[in-house]
Amino acid sequence: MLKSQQRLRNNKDFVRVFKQGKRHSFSGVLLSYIPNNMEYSRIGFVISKKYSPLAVRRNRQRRILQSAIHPIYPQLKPGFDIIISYTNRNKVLPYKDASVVLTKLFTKTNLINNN
RNA sequence: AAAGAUUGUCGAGUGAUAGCUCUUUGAGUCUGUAAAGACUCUGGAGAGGAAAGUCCGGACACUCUCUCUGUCGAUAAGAUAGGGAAACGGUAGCGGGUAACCCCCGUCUAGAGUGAUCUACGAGGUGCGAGCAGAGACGUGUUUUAACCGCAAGGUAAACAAUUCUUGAUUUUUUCAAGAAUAGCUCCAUAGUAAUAUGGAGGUGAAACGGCUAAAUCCUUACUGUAGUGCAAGACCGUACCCCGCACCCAUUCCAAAAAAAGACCAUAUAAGUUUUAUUAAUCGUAAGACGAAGUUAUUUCGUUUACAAAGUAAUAAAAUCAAGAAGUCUUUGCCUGGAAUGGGUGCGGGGGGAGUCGCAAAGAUUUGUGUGGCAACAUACAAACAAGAUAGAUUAUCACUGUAAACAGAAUCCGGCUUACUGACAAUCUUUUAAU
RNA sequence: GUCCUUGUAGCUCAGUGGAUAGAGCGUUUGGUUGCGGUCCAAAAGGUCGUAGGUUCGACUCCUACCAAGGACA
Repeated sequence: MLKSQQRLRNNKDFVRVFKQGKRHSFSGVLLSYIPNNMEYSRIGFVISKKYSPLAVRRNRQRRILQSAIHPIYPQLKPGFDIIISYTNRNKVLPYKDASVVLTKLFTKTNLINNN
């Protein structure tokens, strides 16, 4: 779990990222991002009710993604608003696959520091 | 010991690594005159029995019909407290519990089971396809078929005028007649708060004293609740930024020669804004192709292009609503510089904006234990216990072990119920059967 | 989160406890025409969302569940 400063916490920001941001997807994980004028990056998670109507499964999937992003976060370039959404219906994405998918996505979009 | 019945409890644990929210016991650093705030380390706490469905009931908050009475007020406007009515509901064998209930407890009646126990129902009226005979038709006899099935013949058409025995009439059944008994009916006694049960008596017993049904669509009665909206209720505050109006100051340009101060009119107007209506526009989205790109090669994803309904959004127009105050005019005082436009700044007023704070988070119809009252639900006394509180939303992720680690499932203002989903285990009480003493 | 609405033929919808559950559009067949449309005539197509219950009798009343949709900042 990231700190509250490092999370997207406002509806306006979500709308801005979805409307104006760039998108990339990989095996059900959709990454949208847009630069912000801040010294750190902020990350939000969206898992829709179409994924599963049960709140427990949605919570668990979100927590897996959050914990997978935690070791990657220090390597990210600062100054971006990022939204990660998962829509694969009723398929649980385990921790190992999630970290692999996320690193792939970040390298593809050049959001990660190569150092 | 086996087979059951009912009720209750629990709803994984341990370790390692990495992390989140709240809190502030302690320590430190920074900002600040101070109050205080921010950060780091440490300590403490952190998801249910159904948190679910949102099906009932309450607390709490705001809004609200008519009428009467009391208090404050001036007799008014209004505020506040209480009673009643209308309308709209709720409950329904009987008795009790509760803040309240479609809830719970006890009990009556009927049925199932050897039994523990389980299941079901519950006031009155109205109503009961039609005709004929008949004292009487929902129901005894008979006809018919409005309705349904069927090609047709024909059949279906809820329940209830009861049951048993003996004798006689006829060869028997059916039917008829006579008699007896039971149920039913009325009254009385006993038990019970009551529903009701038990016992006794009485006449009646082919004439209603009977059946089903409609408060899970009608009417009445009894008891009872004002009603509506739901914490996105509601209260406070209002940052950045934006819009409108007014005053003052500065700059530039133009104009005038009489101005300034106080009060009134101007002003039941009007700006932004809000609400409603109309028009237009673009976006989102949808659909089917075409082209291009990506790619996990899937009936994939993305972009461009073509077409398009409603709602919403934006702009414009109209109507309604809504602040402060200038110029101008008049009156009084009484005598020298002032006014307009554009741009910028400062201040004041009106409005939009959710950055936020509270409601709301440790404490009340609470939970547990013991005593007392009660068959019980529950009440009461004493003692002890009780820090989840987020707001794009914390309460976790990964690995290992524990017999295989597994079910249903995630708090969102808070409580009492009901309903639905569900893994495995344990405990208590009771019943029946078998065996031993 | 709180509060509501709806579910009937392929689509859009009616339906007052007793009808073989209807209407329009669509589909199919036949007729008309040289052919097609229009028109005319007929037919098919329904577990009334699912499961229980009340009732002599349920699309309609009650309860539970399922699905779809809406309002509120």
